[in-house]
Amino acid sequence: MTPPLHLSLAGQAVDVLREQVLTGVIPPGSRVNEVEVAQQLGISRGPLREAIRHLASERLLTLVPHRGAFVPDADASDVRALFELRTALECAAAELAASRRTDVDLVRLHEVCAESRRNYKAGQPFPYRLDLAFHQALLDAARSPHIAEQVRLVQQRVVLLRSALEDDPPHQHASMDDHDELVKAVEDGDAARASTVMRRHLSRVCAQMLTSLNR
Amino acid sequence: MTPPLHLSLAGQAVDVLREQVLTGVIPPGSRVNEVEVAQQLGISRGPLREAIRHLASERLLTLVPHRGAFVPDADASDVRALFELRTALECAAAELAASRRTDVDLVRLHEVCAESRRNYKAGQPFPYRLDLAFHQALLDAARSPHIAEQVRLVQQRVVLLRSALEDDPPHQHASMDDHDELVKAVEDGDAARASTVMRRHLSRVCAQMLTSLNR
DNA sequence: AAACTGCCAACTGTCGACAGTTGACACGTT
DNA sequence: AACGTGTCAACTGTCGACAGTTGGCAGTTT
Repeated sequence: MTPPLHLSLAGQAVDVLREQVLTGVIPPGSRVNEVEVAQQLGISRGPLREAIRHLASERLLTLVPHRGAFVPDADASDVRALFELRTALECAAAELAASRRTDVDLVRLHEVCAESRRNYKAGQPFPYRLDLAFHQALLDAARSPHIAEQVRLVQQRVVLLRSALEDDPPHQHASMDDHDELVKAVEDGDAARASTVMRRHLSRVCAQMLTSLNR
Repeated sequence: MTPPLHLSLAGQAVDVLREQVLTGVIPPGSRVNEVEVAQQLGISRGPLREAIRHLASERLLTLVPHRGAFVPDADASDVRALFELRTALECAAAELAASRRTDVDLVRLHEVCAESRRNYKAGQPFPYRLDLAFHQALLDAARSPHIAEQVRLVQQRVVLLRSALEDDPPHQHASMDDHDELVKAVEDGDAARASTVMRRHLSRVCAQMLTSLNR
């Protein structure tokens, strides 16, 4: 059936396009041809346009009048500016988490950290999936929906900039240490320390991304 | 001429609609009828839909599938959650401003504060315009475009919630004192203090909005 | 050969019309 | 009278077509 089965065509197009942009199927710098992609998705240009505008509002696409939508590509100064925003948001989230966390939040946080350690000791690289899970668990503990939403958007943009998923062992080890320390601070209800550790953690991640950009 | 003279029809519609939503021409809780508003603006539903989706991405409208777009109305818990986000962003901006401000930034900040004082002493209420100008000047000094952009969006949502523009003299006086103190901290390059003062300031503003909501 | 001019194809911006869904009202039932 | 059911108008979701703009290419000039 043509009618919205469970989600509007525009909504489905958003999901598909976002996936394709984030995974690099549509590479940075390239352009999104409306008629071509519309045919490809089996929908008309109307819903696709809405999807494109939506992704543009998430900064996953850049709109140029009369030229179309482009996938933005990384730039060192952009990375730094983006991480300023991310730091502001996640440090606040860390503080809130320290003062609002419940026992179930702590269980979840410990769980994610433990899985990361197990994974690492088994010789596996620290998957980005688990990093995301950790930050998500922290956001849940912060109980600030608006901050959580913004962090989600920023993280997406960070993913977009991750040209290559880095698996630098020393960096991963330090990240896991940061996570553990963060959990301790949250567990102790030490908001100031949680914020400080988060800031250091993100600063490390940012630096890592910058070096991987210069290669 | 029908062609985009200087901005697309959708872009113009965004500006007009945003104005109407923020000034209460379209009151909170009401619905935006696509055909009606389209005729009213002299455009077709296509560009208007794009405009509506755009404003929805700014959270100035709420989309309900198959029902349309609604102007969200205030809720005490929403206000608190929104101010958590605003606090996170503006405290970070205050810190950055303290470490990055130039002399011209300081001149501009003093200027705005002085105009507020003059205005106040002349018996005029503290206009929201000047409050915005102050926060804007601070953001300029912070030099973090992404944070500035997010603050702009959050401030818009705050305006949307301002059912009645409050002119409570004690509150206004306290706000101006906060601003002055903030400028001092920024001038001294004291990031920690700038952040603290900003937090206190926003907490005061938030409280003021909450009390004005319960009336 | 370099620069300028005029044309052209490709694409976006916009429109009007059709199809499907939603909420409400009227009617009938218990 | 309260409740459930069927119908309907209003509106959103979607589509295909037209109009206007953009960047590039060919041809010409200096």
